[in-house]
Amino acid sequence: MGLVEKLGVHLEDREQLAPVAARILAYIILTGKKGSTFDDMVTILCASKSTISTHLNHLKDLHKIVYFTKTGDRKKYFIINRDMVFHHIDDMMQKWKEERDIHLELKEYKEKINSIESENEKFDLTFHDDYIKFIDGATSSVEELRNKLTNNKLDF
Amino acid sequence: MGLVEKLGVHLEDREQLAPVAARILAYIILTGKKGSTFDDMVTILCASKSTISTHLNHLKDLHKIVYFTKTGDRKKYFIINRDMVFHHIDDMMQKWKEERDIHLELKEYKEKINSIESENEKFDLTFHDDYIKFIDGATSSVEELRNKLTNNKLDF
DNA sequence: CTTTTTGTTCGGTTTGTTCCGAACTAATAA
DNA sequence: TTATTAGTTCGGAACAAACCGAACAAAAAG
Repeated sequence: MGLVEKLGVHLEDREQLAPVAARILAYIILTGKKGSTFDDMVTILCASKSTISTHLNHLKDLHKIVYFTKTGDRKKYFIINRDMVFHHIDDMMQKWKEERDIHLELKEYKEKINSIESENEKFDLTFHDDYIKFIDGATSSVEELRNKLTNNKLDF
Repeated sequence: MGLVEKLGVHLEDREQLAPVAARILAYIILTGKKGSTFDDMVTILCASKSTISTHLNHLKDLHKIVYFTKTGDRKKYFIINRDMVFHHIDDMMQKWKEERDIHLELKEYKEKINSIESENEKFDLTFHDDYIKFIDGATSSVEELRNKLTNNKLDF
């Protein structure tokens, strides 16, 4: 399926995954509710058992996928974690928070240097102010959206 | 300077740069208006001329840095591109747009499958709807901030 | 108890990235 | 003209990531 490859390439870049890991996730997404098994992926993705095993566990550790089981069936049926959107949003906000902290530290350092530097070589701090303002705005708007999505989710 | 290393590690992850490329950018950021020269970086970052040359050109291609010159001086003085914030925002919006397109394509595919699939194994499309709603909201709020920053910039 | 199913773990190969040194270029200086 | 400055380009070494196969484990089936 070409869509697995296309989505795979996208996920490889977006989620920073190894090629096969990205294809696994793509395949699981496109298989949906009925779930994908270990063997399905070995055959369909043409990868070794060890590769599938490793990446499947990795994706599980990252909370990207979960699995369900069937009584009297030893197979695991992998499906995407429905909270992935929220994890994605939370990761994004965490990164923004880290970036904000770095900018604050840089600004602090530059202010210290500025106090002993000649006038025309002083650091321009508006850069950091702009950036922090941008992050604050982006964070709050995304957080608002997160809440909105949480409420929608409770509805059904 | 420890801050170069700390910022370097951050940029390595954030901007997807090679270790030395990230340190170059960090050093240029922390040097500020007076600019950093090729030789400065070779000595201070303890890297070979070839490495510095390659990464410097790469960073220039990515529009992360620019340089100014001084009359009667062959050296180039590298400083960060003041439009970096805007490039960053634009890249972010571009990525969101791509993601949005992928979700639309997935939704289309799933709708086609749903029309021939048994009731209890139909794809749940709310996932994509939520995601698209999230991206639309995030995009518009970030775009708003971009405009606000543009106006601030014109003020000074 | 042996075989099959459903995986996991380990060692090694392949592939790709990052960096360096040496040789080169183009411009200025002596 | 020769030397120095300020870089670029190329080939390869060193390292890291991704993947595979073979051997192993644990549970169920025969």
